[in-house]
Parts: sequence; C-alpha cells; structure tokens
Amino acid sequence: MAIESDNKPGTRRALPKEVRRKQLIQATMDSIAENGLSGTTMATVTQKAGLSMGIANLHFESKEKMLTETLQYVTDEYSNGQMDILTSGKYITVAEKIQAILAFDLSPKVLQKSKLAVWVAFWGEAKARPTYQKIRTLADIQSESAFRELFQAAIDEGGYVNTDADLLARGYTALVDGLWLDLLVAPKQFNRKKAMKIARHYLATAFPKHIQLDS
Amino acid sequence: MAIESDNKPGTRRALPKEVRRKQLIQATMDSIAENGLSGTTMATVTQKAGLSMGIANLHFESKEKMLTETLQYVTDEYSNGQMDILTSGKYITVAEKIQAILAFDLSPKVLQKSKLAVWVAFWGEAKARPTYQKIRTLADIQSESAFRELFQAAIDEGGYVNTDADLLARGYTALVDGLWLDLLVAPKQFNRKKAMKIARHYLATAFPKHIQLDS
Amino acid sequence: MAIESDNKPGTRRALPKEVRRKQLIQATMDSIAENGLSGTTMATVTQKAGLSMGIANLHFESKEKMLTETLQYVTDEYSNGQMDILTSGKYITVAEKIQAILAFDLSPKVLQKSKLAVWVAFWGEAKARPTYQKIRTLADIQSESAFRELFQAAIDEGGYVNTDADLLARGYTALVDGLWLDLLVAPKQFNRKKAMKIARHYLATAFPKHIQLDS
Amino acid sequence: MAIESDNKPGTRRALPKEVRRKQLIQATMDSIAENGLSGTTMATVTQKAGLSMGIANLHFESKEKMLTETLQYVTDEYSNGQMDILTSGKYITVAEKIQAILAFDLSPKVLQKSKLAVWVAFWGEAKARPTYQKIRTLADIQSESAFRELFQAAIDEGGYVNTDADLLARGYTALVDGLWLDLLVAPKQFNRKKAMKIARHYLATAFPKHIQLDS
DNA sequence: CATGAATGAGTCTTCATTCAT
DNA sequence: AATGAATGAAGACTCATTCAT
Repeated sequence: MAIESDNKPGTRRALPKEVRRKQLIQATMDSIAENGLSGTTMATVTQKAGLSMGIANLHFESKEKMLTETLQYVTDEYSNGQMDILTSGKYITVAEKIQAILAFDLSPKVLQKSKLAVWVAFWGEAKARPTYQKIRTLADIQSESAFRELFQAAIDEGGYVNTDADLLARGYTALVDGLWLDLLVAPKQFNRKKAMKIARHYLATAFPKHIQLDS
Repeated sequence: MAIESDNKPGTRRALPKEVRRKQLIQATMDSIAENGLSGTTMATVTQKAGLSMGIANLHFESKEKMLTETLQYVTDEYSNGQMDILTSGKYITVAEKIQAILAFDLSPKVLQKSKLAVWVAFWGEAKARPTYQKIRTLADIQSESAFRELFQAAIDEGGYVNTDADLLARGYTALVDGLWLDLLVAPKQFNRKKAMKIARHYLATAFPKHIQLDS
Repeated sequence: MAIESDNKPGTRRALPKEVRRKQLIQATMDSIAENGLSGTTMATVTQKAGLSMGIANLHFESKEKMLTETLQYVTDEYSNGQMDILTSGKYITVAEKIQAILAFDLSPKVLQKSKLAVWVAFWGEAKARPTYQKIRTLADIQSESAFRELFQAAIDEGGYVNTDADLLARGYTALVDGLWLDLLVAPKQFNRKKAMKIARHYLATAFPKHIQLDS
Repeated sequence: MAIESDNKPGTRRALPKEVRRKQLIQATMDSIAENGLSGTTMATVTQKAGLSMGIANLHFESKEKMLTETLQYVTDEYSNGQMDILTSGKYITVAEKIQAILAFDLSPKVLQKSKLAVWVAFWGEAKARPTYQKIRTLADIQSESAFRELFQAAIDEGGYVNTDADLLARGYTALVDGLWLDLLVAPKQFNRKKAMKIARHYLATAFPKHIQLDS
C-alpha cells in the first residue's frame, strides 16, 4: 500500500525539497481518500510516502500547513487546467472551449479518487477553517467569472434567449460538483460515462448550437 | 452561544430519553456546522446542548454512535419528507409531485446550514467509514429508484423522446447535491432563490409539459 | 518516591480544584529539585503527584503555565513571609525586624531543597523567558525597596556613618541568594548553621547596635 | 546574529579541531545566554556558530558532552584565572592577592553575560546531573581551600580576632555568586560598579588593614 | 439520571543523532 | 572535514471514556 517510489526501505536518500514536498502532498491526498480527513494523521501520511514520521514537519511547518498546501495544490492544478483551456489559445472557438472544459472537468485525471476525496473533505471543513475557505473562494470566483464570460459569449453567438449566463455558470458548477460527489460516494452504481452524458446533456440543452447531445 | 432550550441552569431535570437524544443530535449538527466534523468533540456538542460532558456517553454508546445517529437522523428526515411527497397521497399528479420534490429539496428546512453541514461532513468521510456509507447508500438507492419511477412516469405522460429517466434522476440528484454544497460553502454570492431557478430550469427543460420556467 | 497523599492507586477521587493545583505545584517543585528544569516533564510531575498524565493539562493550560504558576507560588510564599515580618506588627523594633528577616531567609521552610531548586532553575532561564523575568522582577523590586527602608531606619537609629542603605540591601540580597545557591549545590560541605553565621556576621558588621554576633 | 568569525559563507575550510571546538563552545555559551539551557538545541548552537547542524556531533560525541565541555571550559578559565593570581608570583603580598582576586571576580571578562548565564544554567541542573556536579565541586573545593589559606594568612598578618577564615571564604564565595546572579538576572537596576563596592566593603570589613573602602 | 474530575491512549511536534553526498 | 536531509524516540497536548458523587 505504501508508495516508496525510489526510496528503498532502510535507505536514506536526500531528495530535492520540491520533490519531497510533492511526494508528501500526494501521500496526503491518498490518505484522505483512504482514511478521510479525520482519519488522516502524520503517521498515515508519512507511512504512505514510505518515509519516517518526522519528515512531514521538516518540509511543512505543521500538519495544518501540510493539509492547506495539499488543498492549494489540488486547487491550483484544477484552476490551471481550466485557465489553460480558456486562455492558452489551444482552443479557439467558444464551442471548442466549452467542450474542452467539459472533457477536462470529467477527465480521468480530475476524477481521480484521491483528488475528489480532497475536494469533499475540505468542503466539509471549509466553514470552520477560514484558510480552507479562502483558498476555495479565490479559485471559485476566478473560475465562475471565467465561465460566465464563456457562457455569455456562447449566448451572444447562439442568440439563445431566456438564458442567463450567471445562472448557467452556477448551475454547471453545481452539477459538476454534484457529479464529483456522487462519483466519489457512490461509485458502484455510477461512472464517468454516465456523468459525462448528464453534464453534456446539461450544456447541450443550454447551448444546442455549440454542443450536440450524441458524440 | 449554548443552547439550553428548556434546560434552566441549575435545574437538573431528568428528561425523557428521546428528548435528550434529540437535543444532543441537534447539538451535534450545530457543532458540525460551526466547527466541522474534525473540530467536533464531545465537549463542543455537550456544551452546545448546555449539558455536562458525561451525558453524551450516557445516551449514546460512544461518540461514533452519536455521529452515526446524527447522520441517520438527518437522512431519515430527508427520506421521510421525500417519501411523504411521493406516497402519502397529498400530491396526486406527476407534475404536482415533481414540483413538490423541487420545493422540498430547496426548502428552508432542508437548506438549514446545520443540516447541509452534516451532509457534506459525512460525504467526506463516507469512503473511510463503512457505517456512514451504508446509511447514505440505503437512502440513496431508495431515493433514486423513486425518482426514476417518477421521472419515467413524466416521460411516459409527456411523450418526451431522447430522454433517459435514470440519467435524469442521477442528474437531478447531482445538481441538488451540488447546489447544497455551493449554498453551504459560498453563501455570500449565492442564495436559495438562485438555486431554485437553476433546479427548476433543469426540470423544466426535461419536462416542459410538467414544469414551467416562470412561476 | 511518588507522593500519593490520600490518593490510593487505582482510586479516582475528585478533589477540589485548588487542592489539585497545589498538589501539582508541589510535585513540580519536587521534580525540578530531583530532575532539574530540563529533566522535568509532564510525566515526572504527574508521577510524583501519583496522578495520571492528563491531569496537568486539565488544571493548568499547558506545561509552561504550570511552571510559571510554580514560580509564582514560591515567589509569593516568600514575598508574603517577608511582608508579614515587615508590616504585620508582629515585630516592632527595627532590630527585631532585621533579626526576623534573617531568621526567615534561612529558615528550614525557606531552605527546602525543592524551593531552592526552583529559584535557581528559573534564574537560569529568566533571561530567555520574559514571563519568568517579570514574576521575579516584581517581587525583587518590592523586596529590595522594603529592605532599603528597613536598613535606612537602622542607619538612622544607629547613627552609622559611611553606610549606604541601598548597597547594604543589595549586598544582603546577593549574599542570601549566594548562600541559597551554595546550600543547594554543595550541601555536603555546607549547612544552614554556617550560612546563618555568615549572614548574621554580615548584618552585625553593618548594624552592630542592632544585631550581635553571638546569640 | 550568527557569528561566522573567519568562516566566510560558502567557504568550507576545514579548521584545526581545537579551533572548531572552541568556536562551538563559544556558540554554546551564547545560546545559553540567549535561549536558556532548555532553549539551547544543537540547531541554536550551530546556527550561532554559522555552521551546519551536523558539525556539533562531529566534534563532540553528543550534545551532553558539548554542554559538559562548555561548563568545563568556563570553569577552567575561571579557576586558572584565580590560580594564576594566587600562585604565579605576579602578586606577592596577601593584600595584593586579595585585591587581585576581587578585581578578577568582578572583571568585565568574568562578568560577560554569556559566562554568567552558563554558571547559573548549570547550577540549576547540578543536582540532577552528576557530571555537572562533579565539575563544579572539583573547582569549588580547590577554590575555597585556596581562599581559606589566603584569608587565614590575612588573619594571621592582621591579627584579626573573632574571625574565621572558613566562614569568610564561604561568605565571600556566596556573596560573589549572589552578585553574579543579580547582575545576570536584574541588570537594569544593578551594575558592576555597585557590585564592586559591595564586595569590596565585605572584604574591607573583614580585613581592614589589607583592603580599604575607598579606592 | 446527571455531573465533571480523572484517566490514558493516540497525535502532533521537537530535536539529538545519523549518514549519503 | 563538512553538510543538511532524514530518522525516530521522547515529550506535550487532546479528548473519548469512565465513574465516584
């Protein structure tokens, strides 16, 4: 179960700081997925990383910092993926962008159990911990305003009436959040393919000229 | 801050078992909303209830049991509300039932912060704790199969084509879960009214003959 | 070695808060005397008190607070003893007061190993810990100004010339501090009787009309 | 803050063993003065020396050894200073020797904060650590017997009556210890000059023919 | 029933020591 | 000889649980 990467047991290899940090963040994600946030201890994390207990406090100041950086990492990775689609120039048309966002939001990389687990774990604690709240809020605001713009562009292009970009953006976000949740919590009866159909249907209904149902 | 309800300080009245249990469950919900699940201790709960530390173990076998029963309570309350709508006979037509479900899912009672907090908190721990998983799964299966039937009835009545009751049921569930989440986590920029519009729009699109956009 | 007072092992008797606090402060003093400040852990203290580990954090917020209160306790006890002599009216004349101070400063109660150990332990840490410094400074200022007054009164009464009350007060304080130190650190070759002779000689030299050498 | 002396950063020059040892002992003294004994870690010491963490264990077997050698160093330096005065022949008469001892005991070199801090820190731990006790005891016995002899010579020369060389030696030692303590702990209201007056007064009273009050 | 002081196992954190580079 | 990342034992602190009152 423990990931030891290139770290042979008994061997004590010094690795660059950034490598160790990422290794520990990955282990934190894995532990949250397996044990929940409340079941995640310094021991579960370092054990998963195949390292000694003390190392976490060597690279992060405290458990709290380690958790915060883990949330930050997942959040940044997701935000960067979104922003890349919207601003990098890889996707030109509005339709391409919406499709790419959809594909990204339900891509295997984003749907990794360990990442979904991190989202949900921190959502549950957000109210009680201002730091978590802040990290999420920053990303959410950025993401939703980008969506609103994108959807507004689609509305303008398509001449869709009776459609509100803000509500669509929030609705899409909520739907994706909900799909992630269900994929995490009830994976037996549910899967990526079904989730994709549902999300695509939602967008296809809103932007029929941009997104088609069957693909 | 502490809720002492009918418990005057100094008055050590022995209350019926069920009343104490419910008082403690309510306090548990409140504590989860305020402190998160990981910040919820026997002390935070009993303090919120205005009672002494030892009482929780007197009425529940353990903290774990108390948390489990809290989840069970919230789950049952929600399930009962749904089942009541679908089977009690208060609502006759399919359209009425769908509307009632929608109104219920986003009713102030269901949207109470303390209840949403409980949902999200336990979702995050579900993978790690079979007991939570079980409680949720039971309710979900029941709920989704009821939805599927209801939506199938609507599809049959409306002659909607290209529509899959299963996907719609899952989509609606995901959307509502996502809306709850967003209402809990980002309440400043979001509110019940907007959530209602989004959900109604989702159903109106699926079942235009049953649900209208503007109401 | 462990002091269990009326606390039979295995028995769990709840005692008034103040009693437990004092019991723990006494145990802290004993542990400092036996293990030094750096060798004093929550475990050594609670073990000496015959209690469980957790109790120290129940009655004091932290180890730091417990240590601070221990220093405060010893300081207060000493200050009160001094002030009692100088202001209670039990001793009327200047000579009586000086004699009483001398007897008190080298009384068996003050010379208890555990108390001397506390003095010296905290002196060593005073520079690094503002809290310790503050406790000590407050008591010292009070004590020295009282001494200065007393010695000035003696000088006035005795018509001693070439004598500076301030220097005498500081000198006496330093001498007593040094005697305590030597009694603690080198008790084999040194004892209370010799210390008393030395201190008495110091005062007799300064105030020959008030204090006689042989008594 | 870190003392790097002749150690330019980036320059990893291997220095003679003894130089490194002394550098580390100095850093240990400085750290004890700044952080107290309990706040002194291998990290605080090596950082003060501007060296890497591992070096202390390279030059000393352990932290304990390093502390012991630091105490030994300060003790030896002091003892050597005293013995030099008493036996080197630089000072011939008894009066000269007593004066020199006095000047030395309160010389700026001896009164360095870092050295006083070391004395007091180890005094506090002496009871608990036989090694410290042993180092101190050896020096004390030597020192006090030398003082006794010196003071006895003064008594013989001066024909002082009612005077006990042993008590005077112990009294003088205690007074100096106490003055050091007060200079360390309460430096704001106290200084070398006052301390000198007090100590000189003590000796002048005992040996009026050898030491005069005003100088 | 109810209380809350007491217990002690479990966690986070620190830090002396080791060792590959 | 020197470095500093890594280790893991030891210590402070938390908190579910117990139980005398």
